[in-house]
Amino acid sequence: MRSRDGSPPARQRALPAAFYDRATELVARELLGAELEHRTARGTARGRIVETEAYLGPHDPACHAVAGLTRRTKHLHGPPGRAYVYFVYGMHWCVNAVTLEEGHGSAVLIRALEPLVGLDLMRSRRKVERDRDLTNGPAKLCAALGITGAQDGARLDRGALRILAGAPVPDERVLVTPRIGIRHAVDWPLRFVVKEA
DNA sequence: TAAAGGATTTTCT
DNA sequence: GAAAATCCTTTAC
Repeated sequence: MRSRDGSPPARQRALPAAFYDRATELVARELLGAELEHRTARGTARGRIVETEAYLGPHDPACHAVAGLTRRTKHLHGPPGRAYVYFVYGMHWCVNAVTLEEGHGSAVLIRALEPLVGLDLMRSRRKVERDRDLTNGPAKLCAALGITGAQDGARLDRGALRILAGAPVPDERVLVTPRIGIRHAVDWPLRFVVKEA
């Protein structure tokens, strides 16, 4: 399906870099409903973003920017709209979308997707019994989409790893809570989840 | 259904 | 040398 001028339909267009140059909590909220897509030689995999977490910068005790500018956090401090992909617990990758101006060190962690495209490819990358377990965690979705450190620093508005605009999620469908699963917990409402239908 | 513990290696102190 | 923005399995109730 294409519009008259030949451009792709709006809901398949990549979000522009300017989308990410705003308050990190707002970007985290508005990324719900957008679609994360990774195109590789093995094919395309895409999912709808249904859970995010905001990491605000060096003043946020749980944000990797507290370490300052290091080799690991180089792209976290990069310009808005880049991927920050990091390795944790000796075996897992997690992907973030960098927010705000270069040097700030803030980002949104993508915590969960609803699988949309490339289900067979996801199943081949993750051996799970139920499809609902393919992408319901930040490291699971990276495995399902084939995201690794090779994508660290990639532009999200063009290229193989992109975030596409999707159907907006109304407020009544969004649950807002503090972040989970981290050592330096704070009470701030920085986690955004699309409630199940 | 929930809680606990192990896997495994990069990163920074 | 310690901790880590996790996942999976096992164990307990």
